[in-house]
Amino acid sequence: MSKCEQCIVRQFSSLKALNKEELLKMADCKTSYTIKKGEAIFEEGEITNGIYCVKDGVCKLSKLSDNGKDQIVKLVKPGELLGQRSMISEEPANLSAVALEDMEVCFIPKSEIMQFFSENNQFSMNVMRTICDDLKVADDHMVDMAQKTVRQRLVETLIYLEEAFGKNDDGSLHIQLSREELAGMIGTATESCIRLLSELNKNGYIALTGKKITIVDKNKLKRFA
Amino acid sequence: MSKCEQCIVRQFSSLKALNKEELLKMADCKTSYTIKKGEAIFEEGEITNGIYCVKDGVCKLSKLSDNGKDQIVKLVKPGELLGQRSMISEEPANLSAVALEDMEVCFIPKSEIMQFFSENNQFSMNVMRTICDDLKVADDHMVDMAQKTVRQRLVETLIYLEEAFGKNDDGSLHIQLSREELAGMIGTATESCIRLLSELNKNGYIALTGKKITIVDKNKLKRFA
DNA sequence: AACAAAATATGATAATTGTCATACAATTTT
DNA sequence: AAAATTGTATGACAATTATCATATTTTGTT
Repeated sequence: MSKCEQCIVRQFSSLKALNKEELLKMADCKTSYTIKKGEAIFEEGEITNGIYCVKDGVCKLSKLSDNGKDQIVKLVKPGELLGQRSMISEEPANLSAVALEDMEVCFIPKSEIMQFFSENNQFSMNVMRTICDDLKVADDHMVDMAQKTVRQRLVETLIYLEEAFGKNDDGSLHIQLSREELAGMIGTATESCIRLLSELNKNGYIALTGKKITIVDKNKLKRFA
Repeated sequence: MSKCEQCIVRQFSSLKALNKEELLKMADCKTSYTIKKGEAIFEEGEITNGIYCVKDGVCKLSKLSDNGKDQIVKLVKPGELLGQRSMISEEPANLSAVALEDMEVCFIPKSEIMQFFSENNQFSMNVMRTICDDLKVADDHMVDMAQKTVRQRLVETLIYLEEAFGKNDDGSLHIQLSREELAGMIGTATESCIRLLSELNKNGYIALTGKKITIVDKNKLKRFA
């Protein structure tokens, strides 16, 4: 069992407020999991009874809409926590968490977290602040969905993906999303997404090589949207 | 200066966790305001340095999008708090709060709230839970904006307005929204909103009398969407 | 390597939604 | 009360986006 004290990603999450003693306690009760690309960490409606800390790999948080399409609400990176919201609200998960790459995550049971809440005020404030940030992002995202065109959302999503997840050596987006998943982030039909990518490609703002997407000129792309 | 101890709406907010001593302290440092219909409590980008507790009246939280349209993110009722998110994130307000009716609100300075946070764990948990609920609603709302048609969103909004804010004696929606505001909730053009209302009216699902909207058959309306 | 399955791409078309113009009604101001 | 302003309604049209059909390419499997 690896030690939480030595875990690097801890520094990037709300967990950084925990002291040595608390980290030792956490190391004792946590469970580590390996999740293969495409597998779910939890599904919408499941009762999770704790939170997950992402140690490695990226996952999508998505919700199945009535029309049968899966809307991606958020991408979660190493260092971030999963499932805090439902744990605090004492509800089943509102979103499904599915790995976009092979992942390593640690599960920390609810009882443990609740104790940290009551004993470590800084930790509570950190978690609260994270959720507040999520809320702001969600509100903004909602406004974008309601007010922007699909093309604008696509362009902004591509730029976000490059800035948040970086580029490969060849300059292409490091994060691997299928066209269907990209459409699910933007909130559009897969065909519409593909069509708009083609258009951006023909206009020279991006380059498509197989499923790889490269942003050729970020500023032009921004202005074009 | 009125006493917080005797304020009814306190029971409906996170503030219900405060003890008598804390309520007395709060009564001392709070400021009461009367806000006329149409006036702003705070605007997007403003630094608020505290939170507002809505004692009476309803307001809209909205954000101006790049396309010049105002998207309504949430309606806030008596008992709810305003401005917690920006206070906790230590950021300027992300949304504007504008009164839809004459309102009474109380302002509680940040220093006071932060002290409650550090001394009253139940209060912290209450606030956290409220924000978590807001986050869930925001996520779901985002999915709706991305995946549902304008007609579906209009129908669901009308039903929400009836269920959340009730009906007048004549059966019409109690909450008064202009067509433009209703369009701003749904995320559509004002004309589209009006057109769809006309259609629902012609089909007999709703009745329009001046600016008043009456839901004639909620179940049929739901199914029609 | 050959095949099957899945993902990507594109065309044709329909449905949805937005925009602009204009009319009409309600409200406010003078 | 008349005029001006604002809000609501509707038509005509354009733009956007979805859907269905069908290639084409890529990926995975035998």
